[in-house]
Amino acid sequence: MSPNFIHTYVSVDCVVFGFDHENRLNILLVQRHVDDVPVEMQRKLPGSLIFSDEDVDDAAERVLHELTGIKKMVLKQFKCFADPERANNMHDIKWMGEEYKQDIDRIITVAYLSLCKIDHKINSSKYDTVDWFPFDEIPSLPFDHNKIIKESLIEVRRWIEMDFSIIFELLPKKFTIRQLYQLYCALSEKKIDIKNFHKRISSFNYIIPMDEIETNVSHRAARYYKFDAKMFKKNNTKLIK
Amino acid sequence: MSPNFIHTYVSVDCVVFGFDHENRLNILLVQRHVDDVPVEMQRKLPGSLIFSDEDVDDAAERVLHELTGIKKMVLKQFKCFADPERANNMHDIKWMGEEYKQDIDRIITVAYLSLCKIDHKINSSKYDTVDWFPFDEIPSLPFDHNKIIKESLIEVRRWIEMDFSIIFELLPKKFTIRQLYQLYCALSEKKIDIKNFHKRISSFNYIIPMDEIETNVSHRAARYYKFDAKMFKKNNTKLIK
DNA sequence: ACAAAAGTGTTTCTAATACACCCATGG
DNA sequence: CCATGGGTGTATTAGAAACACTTTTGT
Repeated sequence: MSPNFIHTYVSVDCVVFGFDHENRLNILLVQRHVDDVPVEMQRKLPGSLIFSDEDVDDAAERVLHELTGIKKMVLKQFKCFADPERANNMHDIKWMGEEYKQDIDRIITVAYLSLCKIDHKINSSKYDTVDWFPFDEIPSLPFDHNKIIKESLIEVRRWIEMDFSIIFELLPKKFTIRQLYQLYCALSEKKIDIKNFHKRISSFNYIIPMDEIETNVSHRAARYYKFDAKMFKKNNTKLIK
Repeated sequence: MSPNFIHTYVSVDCVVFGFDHENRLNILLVQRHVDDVPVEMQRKLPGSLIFSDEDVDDAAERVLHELTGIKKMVLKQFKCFADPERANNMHDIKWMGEEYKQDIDRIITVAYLSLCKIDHKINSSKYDTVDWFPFDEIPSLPFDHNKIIKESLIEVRRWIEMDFSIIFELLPKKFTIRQLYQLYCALSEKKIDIKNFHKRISSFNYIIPMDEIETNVSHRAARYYKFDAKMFKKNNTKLIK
C-alpha cells in the first residue's frame, strides 16, 4: 500500500507592510520576468523555494534580506497555503520552470508577515524592481498571492493587537502623535477620539517627546516623539486594554 | 544554476486538547508500532502525510476524523515546523519507512489545534490506541512533537482570547459555572475573582441556566448551564475586554 | 483675524474589583 | 452547628469617552 502522497517543493512568500504619507497601508511587490505573460501578471510577492538544509524561518529571513538589504526585520509566520490548485495557471508553471530550472507540478508555500519603514532605502540584491503598492491598488497577482495578501491584513491587525510595540516598525524614528493615530486607525477596528488618544499616549513613559517639532505646516507644529523599546519592555502595556 | 531546493513530503499533526475532571488540560496521543524502539518513544501526535491532491486543511480534518470518529471538530492551523533536523532520529526514519513504504529523508509538518470534550467517545478508524495525557505528564515524543505541543499551549490561549466561544468545545454540554471558571483559569493568565466571574457569566444571555442541578456534592448543589451559540453570534462579546 | 491642528483640563459614565451577606447541603 | 461552596447585592474605584478650552502657526 503506497498511496499517492505529496512530494513537493516548499516556498516562502513575504508580505511586507509599509505605511505611506497619505496614511495608507502599502505592500512591497517585485517584478517577475516571463515572456508572453500579460503585463498585469508581472508583479508578485517576494519569495523563494527553500533549500534542502534550510528551515522555513531562515528562508523567510533570507528572502527579506535579498529583497531589502536590511539586516534585521521583524517577521512572523502566519499561514501555510497548500491548495492543490494554487499553482495550476499555465503562466505560473512556465515561470517556475524558467526561474528554478525544474519541472514543478505542485508547490506549497508558507506565508510570512513583515513590517518596514516606508522611507527606508530598499537595496535589493535579487530583484531589479521592488515597489510599494497601496493596499487597495494591488493588481491581480499570480498564484494565490492576492488571497495571501488579503489574509495578511487580518493577521497584521491581530499582531498589533497582541504586541503594540511592533507598530513602531512602520513609523519613522521620529513621528507625531497624529501619525501614530492615523496608523492605529488604519490597523484597528477600535475607534478612539484623537484628543483622548493624545492624552493616553502622553501618559506612556515609553513614548518620549523630543525637542524637535514639525516645520512648514499651516497650523500649530506638532512635536516629534520617539519610541523607547527598553522602557516598553519593562512595563509592557497594551494601548487599549 | 540549479541549487539544492527542498523536495519533500508534507505532513499534518494535530494537537487535540481536552479538559479533565481534575481541571487539567489533556492532549490526545496515539500509539505507534516499531520494534526496537524504546517504549517511551512509542507515543506520538496523531498525524499523516498529505495526499498529492489534498489541501492541508483537508488533511487535518481527515486525521481528526480517523482519530476520533467525530464529524465536525473545531480546528485551527497554527504553525509550520520545518527544522531540517526534525526527522533525523534513526527510530523516526525507520518508523516512517515502515508506515509509508517510502524512503523519507526530510519532512516538514503543519501543526493544527483542535478541541474535544474529554467525555466524548473516541472511535478511531485508524489507531488501536488513543489516550488522553495530562499536559504535564506527556512523555518524550518522537520528531519535534514535544516542541509542537509546547507551542500549541500558547496558541490555544491566544485562540480563546480571540474567540471566547470555543472554550465551550472543551466543556460538557451542561456545565457548572465553577467548571467554566476552572477552565478559564487554566487557559488564561488573567486572574478573576470567582464571585465576580459568576456575576459576569450570569449577565450573559448566551449562557443559559438549566433546571438541573448537581447531585451528591457535600455542599450546596450548583446549577448546570448550557451555551447558546446562536445567541453568542448575535452579540459576540469577549469575556474580559 | 481666521483656519486648522496641537495639546490640556474637566466631567461623565461604564465596568471591573472588592467584599459583605444569605442560601443550601452533608457530616 | 459547622464547613464548603453557590449565588446575589452594594460600594468603591479606575479608566474610557465626551467635550470644552487654550495654544501655536501659516495665510
